[in-house]
Amino acid sequence: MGNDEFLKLDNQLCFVLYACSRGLTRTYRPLLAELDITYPQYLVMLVLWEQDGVSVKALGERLFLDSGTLTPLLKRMASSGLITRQRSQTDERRVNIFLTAKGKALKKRAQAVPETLLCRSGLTAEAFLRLKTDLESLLARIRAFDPEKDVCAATPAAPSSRKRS
Amino acid sequence: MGNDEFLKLDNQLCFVLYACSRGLTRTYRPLLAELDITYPQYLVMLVLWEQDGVSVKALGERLFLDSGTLTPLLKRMASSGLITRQRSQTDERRVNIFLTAKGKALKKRAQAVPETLLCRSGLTAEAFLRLKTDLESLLARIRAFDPEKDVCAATPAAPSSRKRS
DNA sequence: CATTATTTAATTGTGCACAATAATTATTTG
DNA sequence: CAAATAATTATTGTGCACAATTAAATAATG
Repeated sequence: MGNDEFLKLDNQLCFVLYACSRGLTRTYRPLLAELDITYPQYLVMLVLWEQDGVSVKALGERLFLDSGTLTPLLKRMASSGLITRQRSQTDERRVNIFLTAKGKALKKRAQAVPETLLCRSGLTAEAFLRLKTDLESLLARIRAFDPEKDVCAATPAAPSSRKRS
Repeated sequence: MGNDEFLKLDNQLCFVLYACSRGLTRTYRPLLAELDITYPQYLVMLVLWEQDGVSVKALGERLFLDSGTLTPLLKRMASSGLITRQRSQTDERRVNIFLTAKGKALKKRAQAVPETLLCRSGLTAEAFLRLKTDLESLLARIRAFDPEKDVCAATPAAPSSRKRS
């Protein structure tokens, strides 16, 4: 087989995933613009609507984001009046995030967003669930990947040089 | 009303997609770092390895990216010696992108990347294909979405007690 | 108790994404 | 042809992502 097949754009799962993710975010954008939030900010609100007062750490673990992303994002959300950032009294390393009245009130206006998105995706309930389940299993696998136990190494013992190009 | 279910993070398809996309990019990162490229730069290389000399416009249509993203990205790739950017002689609006010798040579070193990724994803060939097909169909739908012909109630104009379907 | 190690956020720097606008060239039309 | 229109790339500004580092507070240890 022409090994080149593996290097063709249309054969890349990751590219479809990347394109889909950006495409869906673009579909959200006009809806979220009416709420004056971005998609990552919407994700933060989803977490807070479930559980108010979480720490930056917990938020990061839930959304797979680190403080380099969250700290400035949360500052923007604080300055737009949706949340407050409060240094914990019992552990001064922690910063807990609380919804303001405005942030709580936004939940009502967001109610229609998920259903509108589902409709625009054109997915049936079955297709939605199958895709979500398949992606969850993929996500679990790649997150569990351990370089120490790598069976897939093309080059032996890649010493994880964290240098950025 | 259990409408809250729709606003739970774990029920969001888009979030899994977003997390998967970032997770896969992270899986690519150490491999691509050895080639001194990022994931979006890798995508550009995939296109160029298939068809050298494409315009910025064509590249954007293929990758769903605009000049605001591509222009600086291509400049970085030019300055790292992988490509050249040449203003077209026949149409001076166009800028065509050509691989350098270094850029062409990189293809050989990239051969192992797709298979390593497939291995690390832990997907069988069947699961890979099914997921890719499902995502392609979703991508086609959301890209075809036309606000003019929107059937999905975005604005809560009428309470619309949805009795059927 | 003092020292060391760990945890948690914030900071810094690079590289995308993308909307909005501008600038240049090509095409169409009166 | 001249003027209007369209196509193509570049620029500007905002907002993520994320690696690497720093700083502060807490926990663990001798």
